[in-house]
Amino acid sequence: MIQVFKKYLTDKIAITDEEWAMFEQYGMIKKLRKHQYLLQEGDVWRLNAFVCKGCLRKYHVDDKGVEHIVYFSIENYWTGDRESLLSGMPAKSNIDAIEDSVILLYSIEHFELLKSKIPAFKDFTISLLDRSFVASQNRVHSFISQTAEEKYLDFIKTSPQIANRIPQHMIASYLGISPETLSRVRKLTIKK
Amino acid sequence: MIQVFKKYLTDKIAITDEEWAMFEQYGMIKKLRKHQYLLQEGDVWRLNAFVCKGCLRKYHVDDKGVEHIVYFSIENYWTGDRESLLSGMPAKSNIDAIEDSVILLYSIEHFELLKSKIPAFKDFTISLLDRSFVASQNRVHSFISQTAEEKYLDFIKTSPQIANRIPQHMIASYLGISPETLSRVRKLTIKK
DNA sequence: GAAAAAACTTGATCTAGATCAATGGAAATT
DNA sequence: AATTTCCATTGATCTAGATCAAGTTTTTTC
Repeated sequence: MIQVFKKYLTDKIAITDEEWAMFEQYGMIKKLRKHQYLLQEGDVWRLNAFVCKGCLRKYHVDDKGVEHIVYFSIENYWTGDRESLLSGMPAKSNIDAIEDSVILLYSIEHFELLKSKIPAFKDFTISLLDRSFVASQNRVHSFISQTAEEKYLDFIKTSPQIANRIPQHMIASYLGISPETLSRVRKLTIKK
Repeated sequence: MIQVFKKYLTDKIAITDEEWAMFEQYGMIKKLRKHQYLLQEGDVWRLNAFVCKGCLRKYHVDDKGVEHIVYFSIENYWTGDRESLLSGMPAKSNIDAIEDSVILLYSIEHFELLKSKIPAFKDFTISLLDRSFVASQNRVHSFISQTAEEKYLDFIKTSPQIANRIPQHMIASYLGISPETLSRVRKLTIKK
């Protein structure tokens, strides 16, 4: 299963056999059953997690007990709680598996070691962060300026591989609209 | 005016005199009058901009001609259009001065040079990006889960130094609510 | 493969916040 | 100092989307 990560990595940067050996040595494979938690609110997150197989969601629970999904991750995506990682404080979010999944984990210490020993990998993580930041800003912009319908159409257009495998009410939660509204939006847009 | 940047930098990382000389050599000071653009939609952004003095806003204009503010920057903040910088494509956003301002500019080439010659500075920019990403994610979360009132109270609590110097209708735009709603929200919350 | 649990749809009603419109006050601009 | 432009407030009305409530279909589980 770590082969998924090897392919991902070698598609992006040139890696020697010795360097790959380090990734193999430090990586920990974790299997998650559907509904199982990778991270629970209140725990401190100290890892970097690469999804080899499956699908996970990251969500917050508000005062009224409502879940708000902030991120989905499928094969070749990273997940985790950066805020907890950086601050060392307990996470305010939960991450659980939507499907049976296989995750590759690196402790923060091993991950730092890999970055320091392999400059190309360090640069890669920076460019990943750069693109994540731009994506997050675009998402903010979509919330400021788009209607429910626009947000939905945008989502299925830009993330069809995610949209096609998760339950509809989770898409609604991710878009910040009610499941009923999403159902009605879809009925209208299919006809168009 | 570049002294503002020197203080900012030396508060954060240790810098030799020779290193500081490079920052002085490559930095370009630009003065902006109120309402003057730093970046206009359609231009390619190829800089990093540090605000020495004043206040700027970054905003998008939608199909209906409505402005949506996505970011404010005051003294000791950075600004720019990362999406255009990374992609090389024309910017979809505008940045202009809300007050007469003084900006310190580094071309992308000089900025890369500084990062490669001064590892501590490179690490600093990574940590800055890390924190910007977390802030952006928290803003997404606030749009998914908060009411107009909650967003406003949060904003004046976490960014009082910004909230106190910009016109109210710009706060409304930043929060994704109408100026009238913000006026009403304030009337209610002051009484409480 | 039957029963139970989730997930989706549809209708009726409600509401937070938008939009429209008018007024008064504060800042720029001359 | 006068005039114009911009800003904030307030009231009246409207609407996108939420909430509540069934009913139906799909998926899990035993």
